[in-house]
Amino acid sequence: MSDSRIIEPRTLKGFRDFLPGAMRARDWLLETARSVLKSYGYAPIDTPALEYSEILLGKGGDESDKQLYRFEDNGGRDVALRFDLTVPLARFAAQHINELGTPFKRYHIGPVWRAENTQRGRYREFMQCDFDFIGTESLTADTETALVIHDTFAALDVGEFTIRLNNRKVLAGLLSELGLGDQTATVLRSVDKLPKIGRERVVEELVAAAGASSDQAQSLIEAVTVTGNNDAVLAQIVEIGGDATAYGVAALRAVLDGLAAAGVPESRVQVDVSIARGLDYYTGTVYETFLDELPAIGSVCSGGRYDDLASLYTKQRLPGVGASIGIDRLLAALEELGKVDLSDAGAPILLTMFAPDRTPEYLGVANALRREGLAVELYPEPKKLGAQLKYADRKGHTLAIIIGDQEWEAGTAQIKVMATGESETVAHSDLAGECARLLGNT
RNA sequence: GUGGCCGUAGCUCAGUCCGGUUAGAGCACCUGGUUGUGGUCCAGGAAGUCGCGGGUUCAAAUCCCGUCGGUCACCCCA
Repeated sequence: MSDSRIIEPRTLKGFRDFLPGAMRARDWLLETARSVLKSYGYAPIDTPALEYSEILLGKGGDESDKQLYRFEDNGGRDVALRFDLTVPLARFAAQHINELGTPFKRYHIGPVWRAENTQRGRYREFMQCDFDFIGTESLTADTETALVIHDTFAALDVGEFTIRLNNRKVLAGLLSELGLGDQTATVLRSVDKLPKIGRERVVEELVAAAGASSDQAQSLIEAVTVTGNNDAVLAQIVEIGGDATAYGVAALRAVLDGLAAAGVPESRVQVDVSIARGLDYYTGTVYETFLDELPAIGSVCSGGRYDDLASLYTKQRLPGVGASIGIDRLLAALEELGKVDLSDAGAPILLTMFAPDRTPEYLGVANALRREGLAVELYPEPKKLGAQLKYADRKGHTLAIIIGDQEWEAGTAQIKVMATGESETVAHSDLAGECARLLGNT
């Protein structure tokens, strides 16, 4: 093939390659989330990337239909790539809930696809980590959902973060009290923009789009922007919204009490009545999570309670509560905050190769160390020692082991600590123990 | 989907407005100085279809159109 026929290597808009550094960061993030979820008893599941289009269509409104990657497969079936993990869960639950039993809590980590325009931290293929607790209306599940969010972000060491809590019923109560009940969706969409465009423009939008009077709009904004600690906020809501908000307020209070009892610092949880969420299907508690150091990137974990997940696919009623960690958005945030080490960090030990005809023996030494639980990389060819050490340096190996003819004859090995440049010589029988000791110390 | 800005070596960028000798720099990379010891230093080297395609011109990285990719805003959302 001539040079002119080389195909330009490229990836689709919004689709990305993951180099080792980014992949390690993602693995670490997912491992952390997984271990928290397991500690709460969430079970792992997976579903196909591709579903019949009818399963996915019309579930998130017109917008998500437009964002579907949809096509006809080779068998003439109308299929589409999943755009979230919630709709597949609904289908999954309708199909299998009888064998699983309720209540059922599962987590699901996998890629989803949306054919929308890209932006920083927003891609067309991205990873979600969803966890849901279905088949129970108990507020304990709402509380545990918030606890999982809290424990995960605490374990991730992302600096301070705030879980913003609301309850759709509080909003609904306020709206009906103010006579805006029939405009719920429009109103919520405007209210959701509060932090972005400010109260003046939200008021304008409410008047223009939702047909609210200026007074109604002002009262609403006042109600959703009450400040103070959580108790004060709830008290003021009751004052403004009256009985209409009583249930929602009580639910929020129950969740807050549960979180406090579990030892969650109050500074990390904030009732925020302006959190409405884009999706319409939430009916109770709503969660959004922001990194205090990087609020602009948006919510890195969102979710809420829904009355009925799977009514489209089964007659069995399945209420539930769950949330979704935006893995890629979180990774973008962590990278921006300098909290992920993108450098290579593979096996801590590099075994250099020196004497050309001893390859089998090098392989033997490497494997003996691995059997002792040590991660070892064997340099694949007897290149100049300097080059091998340079490689060890660049790849971040902690120790380099050097065994040349002299060492083979003496039955010893030289261990070099890369950070200090110091080295020591030990017998082969002591090699694993000494490496372990040195790694423990560094 | 709509609009603004951007796209030059692996990376960060200069050069583009006012077209004109072999398109530059820093970092990274490779080789040697050091035939068994990395990070520093010195010397040398390799590396660019100027995103891609078309047009204008004697001449295009530079001007025009289209397209792909990135980014920001709207929208929506993780």
